[in-house]
Amino acid sequence: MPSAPINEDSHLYLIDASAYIFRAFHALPPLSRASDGLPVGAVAGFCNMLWKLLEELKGDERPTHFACVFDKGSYTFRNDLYPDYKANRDEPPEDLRPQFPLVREASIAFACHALEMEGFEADDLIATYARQAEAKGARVTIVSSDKDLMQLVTDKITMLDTMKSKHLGIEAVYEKFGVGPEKVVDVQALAGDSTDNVPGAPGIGVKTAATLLGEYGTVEELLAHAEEIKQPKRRQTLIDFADQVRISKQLVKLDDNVPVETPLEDLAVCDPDPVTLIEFLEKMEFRTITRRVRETFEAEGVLEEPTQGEVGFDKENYVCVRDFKTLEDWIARAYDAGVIAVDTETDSLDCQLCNLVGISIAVAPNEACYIPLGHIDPDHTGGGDMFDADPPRQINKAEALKALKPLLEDKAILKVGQNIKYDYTVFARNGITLAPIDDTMLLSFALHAGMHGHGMDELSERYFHHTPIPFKEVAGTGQKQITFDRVPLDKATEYAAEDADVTLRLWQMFKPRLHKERVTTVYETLDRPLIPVLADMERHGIKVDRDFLSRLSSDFQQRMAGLEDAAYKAAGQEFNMGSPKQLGEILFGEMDLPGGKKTKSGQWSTDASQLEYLAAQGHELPQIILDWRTLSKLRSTYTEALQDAINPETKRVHTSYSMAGAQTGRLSSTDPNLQNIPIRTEEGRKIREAFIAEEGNVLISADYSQIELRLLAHIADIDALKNAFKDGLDIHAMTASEMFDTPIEGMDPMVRRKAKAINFGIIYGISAFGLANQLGIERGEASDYIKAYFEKFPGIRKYMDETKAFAKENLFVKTAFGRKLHLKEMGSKNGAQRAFAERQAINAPIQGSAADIIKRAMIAMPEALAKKKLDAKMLLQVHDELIFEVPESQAEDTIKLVQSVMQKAPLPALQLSVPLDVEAKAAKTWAEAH
DNA sequence: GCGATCACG
DNA sequence: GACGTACGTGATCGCA
Repeated sequence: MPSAPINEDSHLYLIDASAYIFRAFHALPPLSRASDGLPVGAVAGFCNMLWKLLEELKGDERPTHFACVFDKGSYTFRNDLYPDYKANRDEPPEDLRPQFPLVREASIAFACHALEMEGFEADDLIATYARQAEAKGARVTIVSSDKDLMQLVTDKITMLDTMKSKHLGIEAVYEKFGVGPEKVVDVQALAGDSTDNVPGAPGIGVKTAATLLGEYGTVEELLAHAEEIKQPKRRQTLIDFADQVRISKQLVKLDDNVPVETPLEDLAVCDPDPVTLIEFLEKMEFRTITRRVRETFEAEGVLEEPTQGEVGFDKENYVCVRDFKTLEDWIARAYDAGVIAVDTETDSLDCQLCNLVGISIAVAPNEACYIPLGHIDPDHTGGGDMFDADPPRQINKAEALKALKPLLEDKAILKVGQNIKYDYTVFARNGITLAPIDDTMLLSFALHAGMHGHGMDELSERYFHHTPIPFKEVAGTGQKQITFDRVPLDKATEYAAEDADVTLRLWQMFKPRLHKERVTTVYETLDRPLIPVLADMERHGIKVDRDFLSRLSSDFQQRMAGLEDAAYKAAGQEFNMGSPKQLGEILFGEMDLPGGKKTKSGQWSTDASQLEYLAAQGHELPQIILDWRTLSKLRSTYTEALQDAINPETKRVHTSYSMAGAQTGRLSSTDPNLQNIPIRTEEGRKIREAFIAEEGNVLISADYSQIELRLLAHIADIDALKNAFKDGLDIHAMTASEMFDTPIEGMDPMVRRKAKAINFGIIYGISAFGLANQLGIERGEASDYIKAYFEKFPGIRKYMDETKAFAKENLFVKTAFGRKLHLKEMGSKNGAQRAFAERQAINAPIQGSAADIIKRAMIAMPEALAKKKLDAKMLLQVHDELIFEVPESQAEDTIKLVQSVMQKAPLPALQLSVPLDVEAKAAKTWAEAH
């Protein structure tokens, strides 16, 4: 959630959304969605209003903070004061009711914060935020024409009636009420309000009220002097209805002190995401506004325009291939095309377990087919009873694969896929080595990292304005979801052939752009060649000792039970130890412990730093919770989950690496994540003992030592650091020695620790706050350290300034091997967003270059091992570490080779001015090898 | 589906 | 002078 400070330069816009909806519903002609008749008139009005407003506000008037405010529930504190408050209101009309949630959806699609709070009207929230902003000197515009809000108007706070395009200030208030904003509530208290059922004093209207207040100032004063009033009728009314007037004043007076949950700063404006917004508008079937919004985004260059001469999608053209003759036709067409898109359909997301269900192939836009191979009851005649089904009328899987294999392995035919590592693995498990290949997901990643996601649906939407059939539309969702082998063939064909079609079109669009964007080398030498390497690692998997994990799990379980008893005793009650909410209430509510800190959602923070603070003061419960949490984490995430991850067929654990997940070009690991296996604590390290080598083999772990700091030394060209690495010095001690002017010999470990934190901080785009947090010191002290560091290493500051300047100018940064990360927020007006982008700009080239280097090592590794006739298999990558499994007799030779390949990985593309050091060790378990 | 928490580099 | 912040990830849990 973006956040920005509020000051004199800020301008907050608050949209009175609930009032708008009612007004739009009655003022605008009814409108219903063409496809299903859902009434959407008020939603359309709301979207139009919001869009027009946002367009008008571009340029100097651009708000810095923006929110839509809604009523929630119908019961507020005013009903306690006066049960008849708003009692005259009818239920909202039938046609309006379904539109409320849609309007909330709309405001989210427009990236507007939607605010609401039980027990308060939208007006109270508006009052609270408006006053808060005003107190900080900001300007406020309330978008509403509701006269009840006029009491808020000041020289800083104005109102905007969008339907009449009128700005309302203090003058308008005088016009309407005959008094200034500060007396509006008094007028309303006397005159009453029939729409809200505020009684007021009978017979007194706005005019009279204004006259009376001109004389007496306030309602209280007036009532106190009611006896003096000359007109007998008016005098009597005021005496008789004094209490009613007092209550009325309370009813109309807005509460500007609501305990709001979202801090004002968090209402910072945020540009709507073009794709999300257009998706919503299309779903609503708002033709005109969708077109207008799209044209604006295209003109601004944030949404891709459709290429000229593009062919529309026509799924009628897709073919279901169910006989061998037709299959041969398609194979011939594929050879003619030279480039084809391929997609496999399976019965599971896990490519190590799944069965091949069908294959789709596209040879040109709209020219695509689906070849069902493993569908149950393809004619959908069995009514769910497989025994009654007709014999499946689909080509025999083995025969089809035999016919396809030459095509799929033909050097002259390029096979394009979206996330093709998945399909590569499926084919590999069916005896086919897919080659040569291209991956549209990775093409998009090389071209657009940081600009948008790289999933097929998103890319199709963004580049073709075409929404592919959602998977859940063919397979259903939740409990009722079916596997793809049960999808009827007509639907399966539409879905699968379309995926191949879209993929081919994406390839046609992206491939020529590589060169223009100067990312050809990144894609061709780092990403594409890594696909088969990773696929092989994933498929090989790593052996895990299930019994060992199971024993560890029971041990943890027993100790957790003990801690639970102790915790209940300390707390004086039973509670759910896994619930931060319950824990917070006990610690800071009932036990009233000190130092309670907020979280974003307003709950007590109970994270480790808070609990450690309390434990240090000698409180018992926090320490118990800390210990319990450690065990609970280890058990649920590791000892239990890892057992479940063992593949029943291979008896090994197969992770899946994502190549387009991390913005910097790092890999990430999922299902299970094997890149975050514990090591930092004694307890957690035990889990690594469960990762073992096959009988007669050992595991080898080889890791780059300090690779990111070495890259910093190289990229920023710092002689002192480079020499330290060349001389094999302890880099943190060396930094400390320079900064604090003390000898390395006999150095206080605390001093070295500080220097180490600073070294890491530099890589992260340092701030005094972050460093202070890390070291548990005052911000001033941290600030002094940073100053001392930059004085000793002025080259680092120069590098940081230059990198930020480059990023600001180009809106991207590059790694040493040319990988780009786009940072569109570098130009953001929002200070916090921009600062974040600046830190990314510092960090990404370093983290990304390290990722490039280990990728190069991984790509070179299989061939280097084969050349030395070593049987080592690369199993895992953990950012700066590679894990291998190798026959015990080859361990020594493998270590030497692996070290050499890793050290030389940057060559010949890049000659680093610092040496790369690789530490490697062989052992029976990962715990010992590391 | 999301926030809080915590595991790793 | 005030503001909000360390960089990059994924899994699990409680809770709405």
